[in-house]
Amino acid sequence: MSTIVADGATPGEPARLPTIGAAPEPGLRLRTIPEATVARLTTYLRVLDRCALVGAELRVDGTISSDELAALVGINPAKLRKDLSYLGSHGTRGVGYDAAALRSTLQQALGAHETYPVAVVGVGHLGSALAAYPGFPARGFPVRALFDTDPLKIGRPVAGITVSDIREAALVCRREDVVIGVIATPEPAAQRVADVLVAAGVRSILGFAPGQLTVPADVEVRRVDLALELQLLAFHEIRRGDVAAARQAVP
Amino acid sequence: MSTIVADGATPGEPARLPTIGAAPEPGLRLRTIPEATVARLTTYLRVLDRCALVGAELRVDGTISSDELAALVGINPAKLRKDLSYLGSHGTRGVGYDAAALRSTLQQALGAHETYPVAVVGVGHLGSALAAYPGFPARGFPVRALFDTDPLKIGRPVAGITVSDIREAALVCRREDVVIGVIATPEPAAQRVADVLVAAGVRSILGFAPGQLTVPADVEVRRVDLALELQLLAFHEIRRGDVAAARQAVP
DNA sequence: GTGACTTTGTGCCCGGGTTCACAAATGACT
DNA sequence: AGTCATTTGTGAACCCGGGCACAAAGTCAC
Repeated sequence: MSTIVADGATPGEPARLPTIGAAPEPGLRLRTIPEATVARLTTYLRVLDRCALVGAELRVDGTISSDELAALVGINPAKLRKDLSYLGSHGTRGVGYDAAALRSTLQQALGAHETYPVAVVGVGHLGSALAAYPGFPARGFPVRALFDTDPLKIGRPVAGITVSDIREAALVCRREDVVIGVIATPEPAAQRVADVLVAAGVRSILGFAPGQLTVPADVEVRRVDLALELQLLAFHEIRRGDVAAARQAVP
Repeated sequence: MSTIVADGATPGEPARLPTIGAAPEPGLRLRTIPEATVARLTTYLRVLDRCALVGAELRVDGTISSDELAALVGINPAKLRKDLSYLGSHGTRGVGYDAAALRSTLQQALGAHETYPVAVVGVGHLGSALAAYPGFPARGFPVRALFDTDPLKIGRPVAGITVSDIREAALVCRREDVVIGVIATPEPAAQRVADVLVAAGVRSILGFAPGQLTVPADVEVRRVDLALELQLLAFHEIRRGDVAAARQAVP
């Protein structure tokens, strides 16, 4: 089994996702969509959802132009049109996009109509917060399993879910149809947990522990490094201070 | 005051950070470092820290080659060398980098020797977890203030810090020298909180709420959308299934 | 039906990041 | 002292995503 090193969600790295076009008939035409585009597509869908809910923000005939939608999302209209063109989605020229049809297209392309059960490993502060995070079930990601190694936590309910022993991961994950695993453990345990999740059949992992994870090639890993985000902000802070100092030194 | 729309941490967007080179003398030579490089520099520093702690992984004379360090962090050696070259850091050819000197250079360039007090707004599950997250103080980001609007939470201690009324943000942030604000509120309140933080003098914001934030141009915003990460993993899952189906259909 | 206007879809260029490959420099060994 | 192996630093090519601008296409008015 060949293994690769997960590179995490470092920005700027090439990442393309081949996928089937959203054609009604199974035409088998695979397309390749940039990951950045996929990220924006979810934003478009979110905004359209809100429009459909509120009912406002779109015209009486239910259409919306790329300029209007782009303004709502806060991005370039051309970028939006190009993003949408990846789906082969056809708006009507001179009019715009049918909001309902576009919403349906996006939902299908992003798999937003399905639910993807999630397991969280590590029921510490962060794991508990993730288990209770309302944004997950709201977007189709119900947390169906919690795992830990602490005997004091195993068996107790957290956010309505009973914590299971990590050793039962394979069993529980299969029972709950877990598709995505979230690692919220301290760093030293992360690799072991990843191995366990992979062995349990989970092929998509979201990790919060810094450091690299080694997984089989067919397992997708994304990393969120919270401290790194602060570090990047701090670097901006330094830059700002230095620029200010430089300006002051040489007026 | 001109305002811009924060684009969040969407990958692939142009982002450069001018900064001062790590020269000992204040030579005033500003360099521009890609954000992706800054992110990796922190990784190098972390690995070097661990090496210094464990003592292993590097040669007896305290040097380490770019190939060795690159293997440790799991990236391309050439990329590592180019990243390091942004700092004007000089290793010795034929030998490698002096680990201690490199560590010191990275620490200074990244401001890792300083501490940046953080305020967390929104003391829900996520905010509480962030307040107790050990990775923050460990990397120089102590959480010094917590804010909320809920009278039941204000005045109570969470993770050792007394929750303050968001209306006292300006006062508390100044008292605690808060440099970075973290928004962990529900989405509808995010923009209001951002405005409050900006008014309180905070110019670096990390937001966990989806949706755009409008802030003055001199305020740096990064966004972490946890549900989006799962969505991207789910998209991979779809792709995988589609590819499998396509393979099966056309052997 | 025809013309004018609106909006989509996309070819093209550009800027930035990654990678390769090689010259320069340094230390070791004879 | 000279030669060679090793490793850094970097110029240049490549690749990818973003933005512009325009042709195609469709609608509305008359």
